[in-house]
Amino acid sequence: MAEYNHSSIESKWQDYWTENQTYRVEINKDKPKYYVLDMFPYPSGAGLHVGHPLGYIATDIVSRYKRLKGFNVLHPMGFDAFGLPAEQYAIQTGQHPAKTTDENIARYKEQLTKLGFCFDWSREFRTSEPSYYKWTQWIFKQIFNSWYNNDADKAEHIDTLVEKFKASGNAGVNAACDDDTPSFSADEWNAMSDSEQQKMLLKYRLTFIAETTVNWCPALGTVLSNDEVKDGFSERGGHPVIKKTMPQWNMRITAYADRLLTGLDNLDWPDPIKEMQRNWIGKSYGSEVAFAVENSDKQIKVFTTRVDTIYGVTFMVIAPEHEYVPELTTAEQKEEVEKYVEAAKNRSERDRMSDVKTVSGAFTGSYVINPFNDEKVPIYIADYVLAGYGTGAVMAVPSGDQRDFDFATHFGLEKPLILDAQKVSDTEADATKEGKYINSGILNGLSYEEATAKANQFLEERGIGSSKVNYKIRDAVYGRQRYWGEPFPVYYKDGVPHLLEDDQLPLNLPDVDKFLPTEDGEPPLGRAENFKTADGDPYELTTMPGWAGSSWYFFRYMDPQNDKEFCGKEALEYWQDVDFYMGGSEHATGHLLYSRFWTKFLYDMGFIKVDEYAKKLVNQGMIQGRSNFVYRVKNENKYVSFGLRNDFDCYPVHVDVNIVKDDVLDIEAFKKFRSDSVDAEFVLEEGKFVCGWEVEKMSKSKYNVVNPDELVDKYGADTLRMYEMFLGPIEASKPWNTNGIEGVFKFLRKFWSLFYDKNGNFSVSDGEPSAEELKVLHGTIKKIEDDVARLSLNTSVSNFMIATNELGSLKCNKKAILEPFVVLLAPYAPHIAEELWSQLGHTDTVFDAAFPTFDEKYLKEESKEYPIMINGKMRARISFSVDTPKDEMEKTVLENEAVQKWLEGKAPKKIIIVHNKIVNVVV
RNA sequence: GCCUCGGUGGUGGAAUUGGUAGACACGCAGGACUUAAAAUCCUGUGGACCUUAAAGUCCGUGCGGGUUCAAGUCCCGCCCGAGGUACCA
Repeated sequence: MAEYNHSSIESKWQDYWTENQTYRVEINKDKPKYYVLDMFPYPSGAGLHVGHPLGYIATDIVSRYKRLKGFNVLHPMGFDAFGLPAEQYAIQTGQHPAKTTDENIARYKEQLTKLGFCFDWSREFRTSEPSYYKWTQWIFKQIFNSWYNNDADKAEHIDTLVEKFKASGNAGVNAACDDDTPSFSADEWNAMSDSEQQKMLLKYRLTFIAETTVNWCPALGTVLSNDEVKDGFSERGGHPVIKKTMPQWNMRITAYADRLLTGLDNLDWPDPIKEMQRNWIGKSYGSEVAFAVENSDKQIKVFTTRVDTIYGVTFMVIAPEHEYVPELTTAEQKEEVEKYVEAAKNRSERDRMSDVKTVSGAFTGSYVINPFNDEKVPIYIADYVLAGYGTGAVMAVPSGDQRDFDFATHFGLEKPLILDAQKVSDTEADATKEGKYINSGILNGLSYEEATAKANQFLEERGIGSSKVNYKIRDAVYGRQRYWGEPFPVYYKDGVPHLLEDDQLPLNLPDVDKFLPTEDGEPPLGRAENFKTADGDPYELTTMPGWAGSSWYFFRYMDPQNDKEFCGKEALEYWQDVDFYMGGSEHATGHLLYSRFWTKFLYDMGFIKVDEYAKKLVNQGMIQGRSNFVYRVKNENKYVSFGLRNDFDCYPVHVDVNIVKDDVLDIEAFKKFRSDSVDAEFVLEEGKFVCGWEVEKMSKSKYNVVNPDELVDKYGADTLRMYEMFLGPIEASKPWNTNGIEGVFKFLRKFWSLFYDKNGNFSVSDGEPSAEELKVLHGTIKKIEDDVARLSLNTSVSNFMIATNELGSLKCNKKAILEPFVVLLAPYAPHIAEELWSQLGHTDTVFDAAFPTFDEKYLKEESKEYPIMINGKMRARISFSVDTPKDEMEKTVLENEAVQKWLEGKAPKKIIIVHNKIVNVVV
């Protein structure tokens, strides 16, 4: 086998790995563990395109490298199999989503195998299998049976809360709970009926049913979480979304807001991701102030970050959904207010967003009293105030806030200044904190810090407010009106939710005749026959959201077949957490936040040992498509090359990128691609037909999809793997371009030919390597180690190329050099490495070898050439032996002819010698 | 608007703590081998000058300033692009 034949080598070793279970991993306490995880894919119908494997290639290299370095590496793969696309497809075709999902998974696995990844497939699972979702349901049960104790700052079993209620009611309980929770004594608690107690506990449980304003997507017939909505449209399918109030299962993620925020500080995650999570959690410091309603015993609480501006308040705005709206509305204003509330309700999110410029609102007719100066303040409703944030009410300070300013202008309200440094124009408010307060009663003459402190003190003394911390993050809506998800382990008795017993799990997803809602608007599970407990109590009909199964899957890989626990103690003890997690940044405020939440919960309840599950996270960039265009002359069967397109009246047409090479069109292939162009005329430039190009999303309709299978057939998986790494930094998004792949292919052939003589015979000598050869080897080991540590896998490909060229010109065929090189290359190009390893006479796999160790002594230089800079410009080069003392170096530099020429007789001010690098003479 | 990241040859990209900018690869040009092609190998390739040649000079990392012996890298002010987020009080 003289020629590098990638297809036979690759299929041979892929079969070998499968047969010998080379990548199967077990707990081994003699070795340190290393857990490398990819975000598991949702298997879509389109299969993998060339962008998908990018992250898998990087983790594969890291896994193989760590294994060679002596780690026991866990590198699993599975499938996030519940979700909307399969269900939408099922609705259209009537095919069961389980079937489509199975087919898609089979195709994914085939493609992944062809790329030679070292996944331990024995640990594979799908979130849609009952043996997996049994434990998703079990975790749900634990969350249901818990409350958040703010004093202990952790979740606790609900029984501990019941004990407190029995003993002393909820007065001394500092818990995360619903805002409308009433206070009750022990006697009142004990007097409640069972169902009343259960309803009260729902206000405390970490998962609970509550009347919730949700994102409702009519086209999909389901609610969506905030992170599933983009710009007022559903992320899946792009359908419009409106706000709707309905009873919903929720997860009390808000209880964990502060820990999710502070936990970020100790994570080795990309800064943009941490920043996105911080913004999403949105902690802000401010004050809560209660304003008494005039002629009423009601109070309206507002949250403000600028309590110092309270004397500038000229009106109050509450959300149209605010619970006091009906009673605050006076008879004269009733019609206007009701009209406004109705209009606000029916506005889609999209309308609301595109319409932020228009000021709208309605006066309720009522007033509150500003507690600082006892002035009457009119109450308005307006949809720029959100019911879900803060208290759903704001105190408006028009001189200091642009929205309040615009509102005041529209309704002709006063805009008093509150700071002497404030510069308010006819159209612009000024939110400055500079200067001293004016028109501000007790705050006059103070600075911002002083005024804020004094205002808070004033509030606390009178018991009408205090400083307060607020979060933007909302509780996560957990129910979906869909079929293809985990059923809740919940049934209802007298309208109160109850849990199934552990031995009744899993509650299997029942069959239905159609995957659509029932005629009376129930979710699809309402169609299932006899979907009830043995006692005839109905089960919950909604299913869990897409993120349920993905919020804990990283623990399941540690012990995937366990049917007694979600993960065994020994496995948790050994594998602990993920050492290296790779995936897309689009999950920043979805999966990556929810899974941290569940991890913290499981930690609180003592099920796991870690309260963060992934120490290090890396985001691979997106591979975009690079579309090619030909230019067709209007009303003629004539195409014009790119450079001449402006000489004609023509328009661009997408052309399949697979028939274009280096932007030059294969005209014969094009005639086949567009059958109407067989007789077309082609206007060439310099004998070639050049195509235009643009970066777009990779999609079939744009003819820019590059399928990895074809590239694997042509160049082999090893070439494709290395080329994808060579393309650029792993974190960078970039358009796919197949142009440079030949360079990598050429490199692998050159590497291969180092092992063969002119006649094509395998020829590796036992000779002693020369100093030069050793230097190449050890220099490369050093660079590769460094590249992997920095995850700079693109430069490591370059470093392999350089080393191979150097060994080629040294005509090196020494086993002592080439054998370690095979091991070095193995993580990147595993198939060729295995083949050469076996040809070198080994009977084991190359991944049982040890990574070569780098020895400094081979890199030691006798002398080193220093660039001599004069005032920062390179003027000469002088070689010094490495142990030359500095004063001697200075002397030699000054005596140097070239240096003297540049000094022009002037004496240097000083000479800077940077060790092993550079000499700069300052004149 | 706000937050984050980025802007380097014809192209993808190197340059790890401020220390010879453009590694490596693609493309292009020229050459060797060949009847020819493929494959392979060699040479050149940021720009402008200068020279018969050897060599040498100046400019150059989005723009304008600054710090420094020395800036792609640090600081200030802009411009452009990508991603996130948005009546969040």
